Amino acid sequence: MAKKYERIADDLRRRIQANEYRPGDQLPTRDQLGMRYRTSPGPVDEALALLRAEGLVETLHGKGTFVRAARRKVQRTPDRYQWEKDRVSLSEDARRKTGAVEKDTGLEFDHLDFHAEYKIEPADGHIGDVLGVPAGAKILHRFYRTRARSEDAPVSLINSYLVYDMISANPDLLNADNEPWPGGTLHQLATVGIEVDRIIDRINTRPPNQEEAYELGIGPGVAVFVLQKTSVDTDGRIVEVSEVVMPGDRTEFVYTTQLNGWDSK
Amino acid sequence: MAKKYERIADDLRRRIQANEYRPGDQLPTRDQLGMRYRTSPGPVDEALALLRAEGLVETLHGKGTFVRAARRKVQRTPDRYQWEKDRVSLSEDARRKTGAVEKDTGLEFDHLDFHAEYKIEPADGHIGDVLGVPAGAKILHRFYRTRARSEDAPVSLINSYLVYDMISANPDLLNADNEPWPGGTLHQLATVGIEVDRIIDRINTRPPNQEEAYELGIGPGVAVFVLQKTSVDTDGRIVEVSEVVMPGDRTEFVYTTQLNGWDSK
DNA sequence: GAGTGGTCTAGACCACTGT
DNA sequence: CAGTGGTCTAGACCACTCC
Repeated sequence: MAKKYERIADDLRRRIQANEYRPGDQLPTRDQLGMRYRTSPGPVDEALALLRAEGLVETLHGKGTFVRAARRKVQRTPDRYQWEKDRVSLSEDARRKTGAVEKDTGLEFDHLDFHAEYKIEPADGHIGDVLGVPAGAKILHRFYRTRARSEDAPVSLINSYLVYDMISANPDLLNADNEPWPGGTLHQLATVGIEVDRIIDRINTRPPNQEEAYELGIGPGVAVFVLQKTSVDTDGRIVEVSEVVMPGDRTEFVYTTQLNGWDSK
Repeated sequence: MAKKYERIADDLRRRIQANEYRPGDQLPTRDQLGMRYRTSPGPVDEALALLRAEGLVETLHGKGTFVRAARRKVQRTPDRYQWEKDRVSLSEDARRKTGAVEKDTGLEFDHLDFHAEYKIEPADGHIGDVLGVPAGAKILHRFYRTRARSEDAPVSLINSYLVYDMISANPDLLNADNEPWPGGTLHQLATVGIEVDRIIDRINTRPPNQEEAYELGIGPGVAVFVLQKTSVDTDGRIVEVSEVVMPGDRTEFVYTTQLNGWDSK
């Protein structure tokens, strides 16, 4: 016999796909499911945990478990990097008009909650390594959180690290009150003469910690993407590293690789 | 008070990171942990499930739970695509020498288990959509599994879809016995005059199904990456779509974006 | 307050591994 | 066989939401 919690999960999954339960509908309560499948709460909970990890349902404590609307995934492509760089040379007004987050989500700025914190701290081993500076070097550590005010829109948590000595020439860059900075990090770096030449994306996946699960509005079983973004300037120096945490069930990365033709060789 | 299973997980995580338990060591048994933390089996199991999802430990049924060696992640970059395309024009001997899998893993071919299955079938809705053909169109569906024979090396499961009419001119392409084909899919397509112009990678993450967890040697809590790779030829036709499933705890994607200079505009 | 899910207890039995 | 983890039982109490 198959495991009970898998049979329950399979049955509920089938019913959801057959539209017996529609997006927004509440599933039967734990006790009702326990009756239906003749089992104790344990297997029911485990089955629902599976469906949550798949992003099929979402549970609101004290309210119930609901079928999630198949949510369009937010696509993240590296096109945004060139787009951001091109914006650097625009007027402040033009830069202010729309930010990178709006470009991703299609949401207006008014519907976004934006939060930024700055801290100056010594590099720990890990950050020192990825920034290419010795541990203990002075680092500007910036933390960003964007949250959409409307119901289930995307969120991301960003930790960004800059080498203090590279950017301290412009004191405005050290003050979180200047966020959101029109034109973003690429423009901030431009104010101290840094031109970013290439950006390296490293993509990993792992389970969220408790805070991430809360902030991103996902269950503890839903994996997150961690994008480590390294910006290298025209002199080959690493000028920024940021770690972006995104919900795995609402995010898709898209990269296009253009190949050289057979003739062109 | 924090949740009990989290306190257990945190404590064990701390002890592992402090090297109290070293890679390969067996953790105390469930009963012993139950004694140590004065709890019933439930919370202990849940704590270990967390650590498994993080890739920190691995459990062998009937044997015990062991600290996993911090495994070097396999990096996957799109450089391989140009490398594969360049190999198409080499001699069969040169192509035979090393395949793409070996390039990724650094392992010799002798240490890899390779398995291929071919099936000709009508496109279902999903595959028809991504291939850009009507549902029901004749499709060559190929399934590949590569498994490293040595202890904990990487594995991937690949489903590849080709439009039958595009490749049937070369009957060798319809026979799984010709796998592994020296030079891979790009060379196979070249034999029927198809030149791939660009490749689009779409990266998602989700929990594994039972079969994937077994084949990839991961617990059900470890997320997998799903890479959907779309190959477009020089005429703009979609010529292949493949879905590659890789273990999330042993894989890292790396993409570099070169930006246009400020001058060059 | 009643209704919901989240966590835990203290067992039990089963499946798998080694001897 | 004994030792391990996997699953389940039948409760219990707590935290949260809504009325």
